[in-house]
Amino acid sequence: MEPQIWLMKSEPEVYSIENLKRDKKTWWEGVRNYQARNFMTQKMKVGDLILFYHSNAEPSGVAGLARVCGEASPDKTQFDKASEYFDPKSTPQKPNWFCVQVKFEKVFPSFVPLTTLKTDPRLQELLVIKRGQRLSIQTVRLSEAQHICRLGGLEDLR
DNA sequence: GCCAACGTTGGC
DNA sequence: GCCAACGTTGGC
Repeated sequence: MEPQIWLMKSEPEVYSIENLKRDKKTWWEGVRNYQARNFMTQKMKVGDLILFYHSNAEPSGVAGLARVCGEASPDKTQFDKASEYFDPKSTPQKPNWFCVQVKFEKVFPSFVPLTTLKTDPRLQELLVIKRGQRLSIQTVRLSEAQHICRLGGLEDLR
């Protein structure tokens, strides 16, 4: 089966693609939305490609590529009282929240700002440009991902 | 900083 | 189960 392609949002002030480049890989901790969690536990597979999106940024937009490198496992921040992601309802026996592991692939030679996504006629179905679309993990069509990569200065997805 | 949109919580 | 109140997201 073809690998699925995802768009994952992160606020660059919290964790940017440059942070991922430095770290090589990371657990995608802190997701506290059931739909996004279900994508990670039920749909995301090792090898899936990720468009790394900078949200709440100046400018917001797609900054580069990453890839799923570890399947969903319990998000350890839910058990950590000192963490802002602590969830008192979670126990190690019955965790509420999971996260996949993500590895760095590429920083786009040219950043693709949200304004470009919004005005491109080929990307009008892209979820991230829709008003009120807050989900932090979204699916992206192969044709859309390929087009975004070209806008970002890459020949293709690889 | 504002605020629209959306998700979650909790009283009933 | 309904829904008002509240909290969060995220563009602008």
